[in-house]
Amino acid sequence: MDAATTLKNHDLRVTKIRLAILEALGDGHQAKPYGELQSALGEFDRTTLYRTLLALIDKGLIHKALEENGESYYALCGGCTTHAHTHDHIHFKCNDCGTVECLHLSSEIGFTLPGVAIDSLEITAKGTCSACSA
Amino acid sequence: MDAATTLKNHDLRVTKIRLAILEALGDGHQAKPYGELQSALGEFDRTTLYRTLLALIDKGLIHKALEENGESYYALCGGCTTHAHTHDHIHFKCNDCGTVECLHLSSEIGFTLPGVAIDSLEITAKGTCSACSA
DNA sequence: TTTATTTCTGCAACATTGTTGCATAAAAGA
DNA sequence: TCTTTTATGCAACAATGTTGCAGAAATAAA
Repeated sequence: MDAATTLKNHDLRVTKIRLAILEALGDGHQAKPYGELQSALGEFDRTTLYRTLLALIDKGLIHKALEENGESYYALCGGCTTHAHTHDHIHFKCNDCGTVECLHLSSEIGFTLPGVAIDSLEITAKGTCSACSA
Repeated sequence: MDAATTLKNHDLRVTKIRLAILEALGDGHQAKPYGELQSALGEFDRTTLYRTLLALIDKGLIHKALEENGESYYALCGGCTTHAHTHDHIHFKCNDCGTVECLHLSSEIGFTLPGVAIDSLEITAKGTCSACSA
């Protein structure tokens, strides 16, 4: 499915910056920091970029993968809808090359905490990716 | 052990703002956002606050618990040293009252990811705390 | 207690991320 | 093509976080 159709399916108009963001986020399992997106999308206004990212998050097309050093990382969603983000993956950041990937877990992570009700879980692992350890 | 002694043990001079930060972070299992610290420590310069937080992190007295909406949360460390932060707890944020707590896990969380070497793990759970669900 | 040294603090200036209001431009439907 | 709705760009703003530098405070030594 092409990007334009994806946008329409998620109740979003097809515009230049939206197509450009989807293209910049690439094949989907890698999260890009805001700064990198801004560089890649230099022709667009910064404000528009922010608002577009919010719109794409709102409609379930992308998600904020992590926040680090005051910078947010964004990545494409898998099967999220307009109404609910459901992520069964964790985020892995390589300390060497800095890439952030969305990785699926083979087994579920489940644990309980005394007295609290857990709604959502965010897990960020850091280490060395396969490319950098080779 | 009082705060002044704690500072000395961690190779830090005893100053007003350092004592004030340690006091503001209270009993240690709760993380405070930067904004709250700034309000509580209004008599001190913002720059000094930032630099002091960095110094306390560097010497293993406090840690950055999480980063959310461009704001960092800080909490006292348990048994960290000048040279290594070792945290075996997760961070829990209550969606109702907004408090962030450092909670210890009864059982270890362990999993592997294909091809990558994991060095550290950050887990943030969100939900409803015991006080808010009562 | 006084002095000397080292470190910390406060101020000014700055960079970056992120937000809001408003007029104009572009997209979608008729 | 025309109309309506939504998106974009601009200006202005707020907040977090950083850096350089001079003066102040904390520690160590005399």
